[in-house]
Amino acid sequence: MEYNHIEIEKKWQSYWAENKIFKADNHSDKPKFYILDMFPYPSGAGLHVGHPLGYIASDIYARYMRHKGYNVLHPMGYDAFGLPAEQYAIQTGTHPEVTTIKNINRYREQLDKIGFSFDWDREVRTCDPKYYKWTQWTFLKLFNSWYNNTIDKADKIENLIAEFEIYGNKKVNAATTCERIFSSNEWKAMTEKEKSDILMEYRLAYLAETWVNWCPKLGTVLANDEVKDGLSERGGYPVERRKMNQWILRITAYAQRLLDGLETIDWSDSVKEMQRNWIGRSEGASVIFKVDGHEDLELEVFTTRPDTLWGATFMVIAPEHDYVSLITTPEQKTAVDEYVTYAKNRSERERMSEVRHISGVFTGSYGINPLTGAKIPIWIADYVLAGYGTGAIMAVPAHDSRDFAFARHFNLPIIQVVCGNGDQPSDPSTWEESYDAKEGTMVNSGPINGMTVKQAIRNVIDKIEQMGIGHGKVNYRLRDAIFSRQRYWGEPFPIYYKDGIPYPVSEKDLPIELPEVDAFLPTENGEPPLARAKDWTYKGYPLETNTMPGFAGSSGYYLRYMDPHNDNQYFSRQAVDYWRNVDLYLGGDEHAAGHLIYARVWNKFLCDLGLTSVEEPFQKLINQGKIQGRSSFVYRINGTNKYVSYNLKDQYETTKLYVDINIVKNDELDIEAFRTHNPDNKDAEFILEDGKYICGWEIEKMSKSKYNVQNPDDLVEKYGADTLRLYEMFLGPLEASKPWDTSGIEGVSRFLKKLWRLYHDSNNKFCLSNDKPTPEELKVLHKAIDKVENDIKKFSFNTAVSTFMITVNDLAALNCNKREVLDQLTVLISPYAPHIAEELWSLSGHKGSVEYAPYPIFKEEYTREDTFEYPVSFNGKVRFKINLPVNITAADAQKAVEEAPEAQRWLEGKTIRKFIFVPKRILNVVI
RNA sequence: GCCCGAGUGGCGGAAUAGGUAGACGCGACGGUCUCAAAAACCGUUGAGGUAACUCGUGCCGGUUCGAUUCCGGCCUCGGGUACCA
Repeated sequence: MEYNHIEIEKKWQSYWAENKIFKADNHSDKPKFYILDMFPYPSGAGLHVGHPLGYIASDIYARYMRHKGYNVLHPMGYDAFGLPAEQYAIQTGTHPEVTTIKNINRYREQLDKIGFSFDWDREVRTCDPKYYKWTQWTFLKLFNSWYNNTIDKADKIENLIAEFEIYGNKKVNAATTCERIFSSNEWKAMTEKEKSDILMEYRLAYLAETWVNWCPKLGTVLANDEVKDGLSERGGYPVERRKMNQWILRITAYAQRLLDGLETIDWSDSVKEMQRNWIGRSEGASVIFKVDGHEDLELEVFTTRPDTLWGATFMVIAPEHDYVSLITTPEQKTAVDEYVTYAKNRSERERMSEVRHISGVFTGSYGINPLTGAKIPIWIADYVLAGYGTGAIMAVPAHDSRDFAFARHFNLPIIQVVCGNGDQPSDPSTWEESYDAKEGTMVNSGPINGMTVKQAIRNVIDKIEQMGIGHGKVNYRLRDAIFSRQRYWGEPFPIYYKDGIPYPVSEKDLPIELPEVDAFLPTENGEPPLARAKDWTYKGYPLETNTMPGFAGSSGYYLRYMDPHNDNQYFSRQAVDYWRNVDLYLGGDEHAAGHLIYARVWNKFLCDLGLTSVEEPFQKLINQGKIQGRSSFVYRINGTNKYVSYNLKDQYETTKLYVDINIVKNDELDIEAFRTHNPDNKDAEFILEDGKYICGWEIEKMSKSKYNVQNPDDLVEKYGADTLRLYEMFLGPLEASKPWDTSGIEGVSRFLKKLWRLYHDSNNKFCLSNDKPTPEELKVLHKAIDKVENDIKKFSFNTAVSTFMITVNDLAALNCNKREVLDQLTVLISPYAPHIAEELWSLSGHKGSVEYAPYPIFKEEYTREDTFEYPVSFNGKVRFKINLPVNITAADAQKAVEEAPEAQRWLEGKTIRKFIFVPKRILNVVI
């Protein structure tokens, strides 16, 4: 036995744990570096090879930064509230906490084997009352805050009340849905309930009615994802849109700051772009249309194109719009009711993805264009969403593609009001598509004819503001975040109800712990599971029975790591002043919009309260890709117990069957294992090709039922943690999604053995030379130092592993086992393969861990070259190579090329039109 | 539908700044060592062609002396789409 990974890894893992090598100190003179992974949800299937991908990358970076002299905070914890444990509880009666803790322990065991440098003393779990105390605490702060637009910050609700007491709300500039203006006397005269209702419209955590997908049979609300064709995915029961009272976070108050903050952080352009689109800022105007025959009704629409008001030929309101029942005429009632029912059964997702299927129905009523006085029909259609803008639009078919398609489908008039630059107005009935560009000149628009689009927008906004029928408005696509879930396994709200009015629980009574229930299902009358709890009260009053969503606990966990054992505060001033924010955050890009928006709002809010030091929680973000499964298949000839190899299967009628990837190696089936694996296969026969049974394969999601889940334990046992770490990095670029395939792992394993053998003789005895390295050896070493450090800075770990392989090959070829080379190589490699690095470091006589050894410094003089082989290309076609000094000038290079024998025959009788010289690159000659 | 990505040999992938396409690894083939095997080591390996050379980075087009890289239009796949985590 040569390189014994089992012994080495066990030895160093216990050394790290016993000596608390990775403990981060809140008091240090060193510069800090906070590197964080998105914490996992501990699922029942255990850790699979996809999880460690990001953790290995962050671990490499954390260890690198320790070598670089930073005080590194690198914690890990668990996002432990979630649906799967609750579903399992519903099915089996096992308390979600039991399942969750069991899964956490399993995760921990698996994580430990891979040799991560986490500071486990700082572990957090979102389901731990000591942790969710602070989630509830933050909720109370949100409940007791409003957004003051004047100071552009969250402000205490007491300040708002004080303002109401003195001036009423007329001078208040807040993020609010409250449209009512009241005086201080009116405020004082209000009942407790009225005051509470008014304040709800200002609070950052508020209670309001929203549309949800309700499944009466299951008694729960469903995600859009869980609704297919109007039926619940689970059970196939009917689902309908229904209004429900829910807790909501007023994150839209932060929309502009979320946009502005993107400029200050180091995230990829694509994620920033996704966030910008998610926030969806659009400038336009809110315009009020009267409804013909309903003098009391004002139908407010938002449009980004107020300039096109003269081209509005109809209006569309969402099927859920409050006015539907008010304006539908008796003749249209049947059709409208039918349509509303139809739309009710479709989730927003379905409605958005089926825009090609145009549907809608006329209400029978007409809106009055406030500028032209024209009467235009009001339709209902599901392409208008209740949740965006005002749920009503003015349709300008000539200049909006969806309106255009709708108008064509229902034969509604189309009026051109914008004419492209240099074009003549034309008959829209001949158009194939609408003219959506915000460029051109106004036509058919009365007083604004001849204006540019830009001028017209300004002009119309001024006009409607003067007339009091609308105003310029910035609209965001971002919606307030619904914060209620009708589930058991989540944080209870610290809210109780007295006379139907919600009140906050006193801070000193936190946490409000999850109660025991007899079942994890909704009650018979559709109340959430917490309604089953005995004595679910506070001071004798009923407590809120909803729980918080998954993102509650994950929105501020990075702050708790800074000071995880503090029972008096979320985190101490000292801790947050020292650690400030996360320097490097790693996680999947599936969180680009959701989690990363919520966490940013959470942090900004705490920053407004003066609790955190920096507005943006995550300075740099890296998204690692997903690891997909690679399923293997065997092909059974129908009606037999005979299996035919992949390339011969077309000659037979076969059935494709999943086969466990653990008995397939490089697509070759282990026939013996196949026979013993399942008694049914004991007598299986095989039709082989070249003496082998070759399996088919497909890239799919990793899942138990596809027999393609690779958990890391088996690989760690077989090849060692260092091999797994290197291999996962070697698999491809960190940010790319890639299928898991173990066929290359041998190569990495060979590399480590080769490294080991470089410093061990044939008897596995450590041998090291104290001689000075030769210039050639130093060149190999320093090329590696240069390349690997550049790769680490670019998070290009796959190429770094390639460099290690090349380096060790080169050193082996030179027979180099010099101490000076080993010591530097050990430090260089230790972030990637820490166990073998520790072992070699200790063998070469060092005391203590390699972890804090200074990182090797690249010296260019060892790698500098005198000459360089320049490829020369004539007209981009003929090529040859020419050896020239590195520091050559363009003129000398041209001369050397002209004189080169290879060039002579190409240059004969021709002149050089262009000579392109790029130092240390190709020389290009155009003749 | 909308938003964000990605498509390069048999496979995973490499290619500072637009400059020798295919580094490194796997697999395959050939060889050394061995009684044999394993391990290890050496060589070949994009396609076509004896060769000079030609063709090749999802498809079509453009810019350029030169495009995997930049621009326009598609196709396919992956992620997100607000209650999966």
